[in-house]
Amino acid sequence: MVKLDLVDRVKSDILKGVFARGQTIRQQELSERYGVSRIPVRDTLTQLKSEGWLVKCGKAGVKVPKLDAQVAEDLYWMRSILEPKLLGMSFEHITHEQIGKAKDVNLLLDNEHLALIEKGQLNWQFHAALYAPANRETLFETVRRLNTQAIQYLGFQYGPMARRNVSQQEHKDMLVLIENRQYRDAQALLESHIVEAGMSLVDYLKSI
Amino acid sequence: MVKLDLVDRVKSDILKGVFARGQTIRQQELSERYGVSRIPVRDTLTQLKSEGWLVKCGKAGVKVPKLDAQVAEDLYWMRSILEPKLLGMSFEHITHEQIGKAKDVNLLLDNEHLALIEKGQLNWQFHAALYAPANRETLFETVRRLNTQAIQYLGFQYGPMARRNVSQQEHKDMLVLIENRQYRDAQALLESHIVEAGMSLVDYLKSI
DNA sequence: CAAACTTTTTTTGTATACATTTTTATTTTT
DNA sequence: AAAAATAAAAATGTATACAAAAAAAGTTTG
Repeated sequence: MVKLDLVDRVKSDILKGVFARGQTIRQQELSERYGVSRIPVRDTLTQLKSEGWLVKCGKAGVKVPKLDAQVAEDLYWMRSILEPKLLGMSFEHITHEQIGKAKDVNLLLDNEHLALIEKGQLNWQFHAALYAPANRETLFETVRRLNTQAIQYLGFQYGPMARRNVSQQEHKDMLVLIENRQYRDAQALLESHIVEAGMSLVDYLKSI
Repeated sequence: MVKLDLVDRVKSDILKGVFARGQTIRQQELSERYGVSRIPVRDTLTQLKSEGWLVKCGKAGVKVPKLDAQVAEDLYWMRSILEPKLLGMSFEHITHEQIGKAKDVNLLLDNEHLALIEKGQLNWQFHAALYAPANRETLFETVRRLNTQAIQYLGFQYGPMARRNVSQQEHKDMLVLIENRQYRDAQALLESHIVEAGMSLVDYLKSI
């Protein structure tokens, strides 16, 4: 078990519902809960705000944002444009070892006992393994940010929406296409992988 | 004169060359220069790192990143995709007053005596005024981040590249198209506005 | 009773001091 | 002399204490 930093612990607790969505969070509250002073708490809050896991709430204080169909729509639309492009840039450099790395990560996702936050992080690691060979710092960083923010919505996809098995299989199919150098097809699959996940998520959010 | 916060003061000093690109920056150095303790300095550094104005440098310390053609290429490519989309979402809501606001901001850009950081901020305010009516928090925030990061490269555009007048005129043309409800044309102009600024910037960076 | 003002309480922001980590310089060993 | 190990210095990370600002509660006034 790796030692989670404060940022990940707060994210994990948000996903667990320890902090209700819409609730405002006080520095002292986190300070006491995690047994640290307010200084590292403040650093953590700054980071979580910049990643969309918390939002400013008036002049003082932050709150946990409500999950929102429009936010999800924007996140998945941007992902559907940026990630196929990044994957395209990756093709010319990606090695068998790097593909193997993605395969390994995807296998870890079969584990039934993962916490939501771990599923989210593994899911991103899978995509990151495919994008890293492109060596495009800035595009990669933007994509990382979008994926990280989207983890907030994973509760639905692994819960009421049950997209998990579909997603896992699409990952495997994509790896086969990449190994066979069917690049166009891999890009198309990635795009539909994202578009469809986004559409069903948005539909679900609008329905509740 | 508005009171600049620490983040803006550091950005301004980076643009002025007070901190050379590639140089590592120490917390205490900033603490002494700006006359505050290391606590607010740390907050500032966290924010500047998340905005691409500073990058981590080993396990301890941050440095001012070198300006880089590939970073510029990524920033402008993403902008050229995301901003026309966002403008398109804005059309159905934008009012004459909001267009007037953009016009006012663009006029301020005529001032010859602006510091680089101010030009950068005004330039973003112009674009932001056009995008805000769309009311797409998440897409807007990503675009804001890209624009804010791109300000680092403005020194070239107002200096050796002298794209300023072109840019100003394109802004004015775009406002006319929007007022006349020639939405497709406005979108197309915005895209080429960004693509061409990006291309000349990238070419310049590759040439030096 | 509602609106505006004042006081109190809470919360955030910052300085100082200390602990921990990282880096650099020095010494030791082969 | 080069590499490894050790010691010193510097830098970052964090706790405590206090100052400033914001929110909440209470009071006054129309």
